[in-house]
Amino acid sequence: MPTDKQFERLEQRRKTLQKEFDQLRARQNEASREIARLKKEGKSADKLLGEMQKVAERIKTLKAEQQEVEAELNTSQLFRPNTPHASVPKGKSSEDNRVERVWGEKPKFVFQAKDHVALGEALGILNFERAAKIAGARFAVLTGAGASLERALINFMLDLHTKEHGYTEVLPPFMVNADALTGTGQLPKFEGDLFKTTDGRYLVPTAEVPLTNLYRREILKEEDLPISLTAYTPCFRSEAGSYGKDVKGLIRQHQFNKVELVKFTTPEKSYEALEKLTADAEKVLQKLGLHYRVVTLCTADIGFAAAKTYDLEVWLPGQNAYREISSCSNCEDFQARRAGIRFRPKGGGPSTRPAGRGSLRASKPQFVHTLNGSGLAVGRTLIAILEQFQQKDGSVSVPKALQSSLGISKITL
RNA sequence: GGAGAGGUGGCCGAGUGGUUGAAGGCGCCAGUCUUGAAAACUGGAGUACCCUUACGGGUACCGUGAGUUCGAAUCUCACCCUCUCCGCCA
Repeated sequence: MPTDKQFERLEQRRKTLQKEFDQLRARQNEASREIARLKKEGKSADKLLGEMQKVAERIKTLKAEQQEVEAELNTSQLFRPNTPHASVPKGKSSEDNRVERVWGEKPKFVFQAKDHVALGEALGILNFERAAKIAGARFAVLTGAGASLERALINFMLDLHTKEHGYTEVLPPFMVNADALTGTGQLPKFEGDLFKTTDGRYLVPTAEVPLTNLYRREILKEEDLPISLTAYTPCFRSEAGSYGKDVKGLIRQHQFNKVELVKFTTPEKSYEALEKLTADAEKVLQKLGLHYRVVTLCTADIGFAAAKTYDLEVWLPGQNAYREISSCSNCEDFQARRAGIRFRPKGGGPSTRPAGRGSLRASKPQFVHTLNGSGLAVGRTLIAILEQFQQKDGSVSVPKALQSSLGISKITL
């Protein structure tokens, strides 16, 4: 990967090449007109033609060089991670993440708390062996109340975000092309984390990819911002390199359900929007009555595309630990640059050229800021419900918010 | 899977290898007129990069990429996408 200095040098080289290229093309365009004129007048253009042949050759080599430099510049850009925001704590590991707040309390059990695997298997709503039989490791089968609960959670989250938080529901394709994944930052660096189809497409690792890329190569109107979208999709991850990590249970699967939140804002409003988006995700946990905490990821733990990330960590009694259930990030213009998502500032924005007589010039397009967050990871929400709401007899009480849609108040044998 | 048609500016739509960034229409913006509005008229209006303090100038872009040519929206090839018909299918 090139250093800043190498990058500078490449950029300088690109400019030099373009300067010569542009000059020669100007000369060529001029000569072309001249040749056309001479021919029309019935005069010979042989001399010019001869000269231009050489110019054409030079232009060809220049173009090739230019493309080479641009390709180099381009890839070096694509592998460069986002720069963390000033408020992001510096750190060496997830130990250095900063706890922002805690909601609710750890449930106290007068009995030995079980984990969701024991609970779910005993209740007959979770099965990993049969999943392995039909798909392999890191898959699960939900049955009966387990399947209904998963479905109820999806609906609950979507309803909350659309009806109370103002998001527009989207149902995107579950497969995307390489351009989309490059736009959000999964490609080219993290190809190994993805499932690729035989025709060169990829299964979505998160709805962030199709949602954010909805406006790829578009110039939006400032009046239309902010845009808030939510979508349910399954998410597919190869989990390469996570061998031996979270091998048991629903925590880490090749396929899981998630309701995602995505926002497009102006640069001025994006940090405000991050707080709001995070609060929207938290609201799901609050309504369900699940104890959790919010942490700010430190520089060591933050993702490739994010400038700042809040993780929501739900309490899992079965693991005696807080585990990530949502990750809410402001990517600033990182993804917008890659995906070419811009907006045209209304009125007083900086203009390309001065206003002509009697008419206002449109202001120059700027990159939007993009945000995304889980609202929430459905499978992990199900884990939290099983573990936090387990009863001594092995049954699980259903959160009030889900009782009417699920039609039961308790999951029993 | 088979057969065919097509991809041009915000939209519709013309386009002969040579002032075509691209006719015309619609829409849009500003102005004139009007008490106001409409109509009419006049003017403006794409994106990116490079040079310039600025004024301004240059280059590229007609689905994408390559080729032919002094010169390509226009010719050739490959790919992508859209549409129609047939077959198959939830």
